[in-house]
Amino acid sequence: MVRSNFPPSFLSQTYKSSISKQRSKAENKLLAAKKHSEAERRRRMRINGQYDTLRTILPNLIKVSIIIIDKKKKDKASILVETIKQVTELKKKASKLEDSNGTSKEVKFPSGADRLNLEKCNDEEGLVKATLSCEDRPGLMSSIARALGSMKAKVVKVEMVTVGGRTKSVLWVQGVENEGLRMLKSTLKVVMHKPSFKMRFTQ
Amino acid sequence: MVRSNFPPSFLSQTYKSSISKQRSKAENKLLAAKKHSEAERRRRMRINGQYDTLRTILPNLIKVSIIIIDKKKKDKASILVETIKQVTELKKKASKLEDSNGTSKEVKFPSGADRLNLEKCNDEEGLVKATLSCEDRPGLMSSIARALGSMKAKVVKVEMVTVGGRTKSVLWVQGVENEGLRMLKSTLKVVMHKPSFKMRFTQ
DNA sequence: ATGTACACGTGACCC
DNA sequence: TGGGTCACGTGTACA
Repeated sequence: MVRSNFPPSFLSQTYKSSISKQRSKAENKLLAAKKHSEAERRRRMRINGQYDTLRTILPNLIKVSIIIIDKKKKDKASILVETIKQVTELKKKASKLEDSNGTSKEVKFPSGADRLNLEKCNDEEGLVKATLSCEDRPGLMSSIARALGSMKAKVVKVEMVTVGGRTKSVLWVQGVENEGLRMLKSTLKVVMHKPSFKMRFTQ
Repeated sequence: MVRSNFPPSFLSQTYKSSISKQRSKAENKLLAAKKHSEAERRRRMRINGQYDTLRTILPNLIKVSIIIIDKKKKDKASILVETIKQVTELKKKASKLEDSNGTSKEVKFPSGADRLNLEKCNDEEGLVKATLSCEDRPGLMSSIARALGSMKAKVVKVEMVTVGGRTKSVLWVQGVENEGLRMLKSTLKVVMHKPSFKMRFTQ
């Protein structure tokens, strides 16, 4: 360093700092610039990485020729517009499917063990969803229907699936209150296990 | 133009072109640069426009403060990652819903007019899908069940929805052949329109 | 002061 | 050759 040749006392503090500032200004600037450009480069890489995954996720963004698999990367803007299209499409599709089948997506398959479950639907007052899995038999559905008809309950919706000799039924019942709920449950329980010829209700 | 002062023949074609090249080089460069930068600017705007629509489409990308609706635009990279997440999520959701509800997505609402339609399911042999819309009444479900029970038909799956005093039922019936199909149809037709107390089958 | 994010113009590359 | 896209470094603003 050239400056060290001068006696320290010769230079005022302010002058020294001024010199040091002067001296470091150039290299500081350069260093800062380097840091800056590197940071920017990292940012760019981050973004471009996302573009790449987006490319892989979305269909028909990677053009595949017949012979050569040439991953002709598409335009960034095109990627975005394609993405937007896909998102809106999927959203529409999902919501459509979701409300077209209502709660029906939960209706899976009959349980191996006999089950009976009642639960209130929180989205509508006085609506109860009854799920029951049991052995299938001729007239089961009829029995259930008659049992429900004997009560003031009104069946609004029902889904039932039979597979491998067992059935799972899901009934949405309207107009059952606290006492009626217990009654409904016991009634269904009886229906589930008694042979149909024992059920003789009049409607 | 200065060049027009010289007699045309005085300047060789190559020299002329050289001069013109020389002269236009500076301004040509500038003009080209301007064009270039403008084009680049347009490109940037296009991309950013897509980012904006992406922002509006995706939820929770526009932060809303309690008092002020400050549309703090999120980081580009974050937009992309959020988009990617959404896309994958929606895709999973859509496909899951799609194969979970099988044919159930077709079950809409009861028709205003009474309808009865039978059709064979092409995906499984001997499986018939019966769709009927009619006035709702107590015991309708029971009647249908008994009517089907009186035949050799086996109900594999049923979906029913009641709204506004009308019901639509879709029954998947197994084990009905050509003759049985007509019988099934007429039976259901009867069930649809006759009051329940007229149906007195034994199972 | 330090980092982070964006827009800009420019050189390079490819149809 | 020009029109399009990209990566890069830089200037600038905001926290």
